[in-house]
Amino acid sequence: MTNTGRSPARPVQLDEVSKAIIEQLQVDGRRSYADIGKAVGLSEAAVRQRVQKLTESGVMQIVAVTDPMQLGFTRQAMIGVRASGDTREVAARLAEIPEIDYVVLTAGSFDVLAEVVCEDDAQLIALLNERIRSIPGVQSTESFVYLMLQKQFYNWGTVRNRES
Amino acid sequence: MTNTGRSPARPVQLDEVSKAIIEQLQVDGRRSYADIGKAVGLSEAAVRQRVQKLTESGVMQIVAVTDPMQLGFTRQAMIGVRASGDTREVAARLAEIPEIDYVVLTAGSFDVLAEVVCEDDAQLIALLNERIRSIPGVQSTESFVYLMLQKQFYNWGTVRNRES
DNA sequence: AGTGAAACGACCGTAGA
DNA sequence: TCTACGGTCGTTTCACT
Repeated sequence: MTNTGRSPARPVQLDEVSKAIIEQLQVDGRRSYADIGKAVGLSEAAVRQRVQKLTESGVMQIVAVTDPMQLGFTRQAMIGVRASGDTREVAARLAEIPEIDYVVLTAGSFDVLAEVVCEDDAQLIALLNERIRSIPGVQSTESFVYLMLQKQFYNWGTVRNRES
Repeated sequence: MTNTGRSPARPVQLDEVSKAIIEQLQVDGRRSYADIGKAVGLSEAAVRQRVQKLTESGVMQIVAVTDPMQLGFTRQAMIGVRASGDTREVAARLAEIPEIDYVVLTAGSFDVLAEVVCEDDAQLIALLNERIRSIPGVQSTESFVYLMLQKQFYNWGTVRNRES
């Protein structure tokens, strides 16, 4: 459910062809293997094998991503959380909240960072007061409301249902 | 290149079937339209039409996402930036840095938040000193180094080549 | 790890409810 | 906006390099 246990140990070394395949799929995840093959100079079967390995090994995933703005979630913010006790517990509790789509434990003046996606200010305020500050161990929060998204690229963790 | 101009105006209202289709594609972006149709109770052509509309309207995108950890990017951090002058300029400069995959202008005690993905501490330190703090207008930065990612779900902005 | 060929299944356009 | 259907193209399997 959450994304503990991200294994690397030794990083995967990709050749230029695999990188090119990933770049193609970053533009269009449904592009046919045959088309990709033409672009990178490989047969369709070879592309398919590489894509399968990349996805099975967990290096890459092909998924649908949605635009919160277009779906009416007009208020986004990063919440810095200062917590006492086991910060992993606090992070786990934050991860249970559906309006929160990103939770990370950090070293620095915050213990946890969480990104919230809300429909309006009222929802954001209610979320902060009723469901975030009430979590045991949460000492204080600081909000950074998003004004304008400048750049976003997708790495990944758990890419799954966001039951809102 | 960057993601200015994200138009909503009026949010798209999705019915339950379209939501179900998106959920299917969030698990596997290459699932066949026929399979999705069986799961949501629609014909292959109907699913195809809906997916086309969702992608053309920009509500949804099907793309490949990669795991930075498995690719050897073991140091990630959120950088809070305090800036003077036009913070959009600073954000634009930050967005040009390939190791930075996320830039957002915020209201709060930071003017800009940027997420960096690095191979090691040395790269992170060099990045901060040589390329972030040297940007005109940057007054101070504060780093929150990631210890453990707890939850991550994909919304989207620009999903494009990350030339590293 | 790669290619090529044949069988199969998915995708696309169009017609019609 | 949906279903139905046929042509085309992509995918799969397998034998081979």
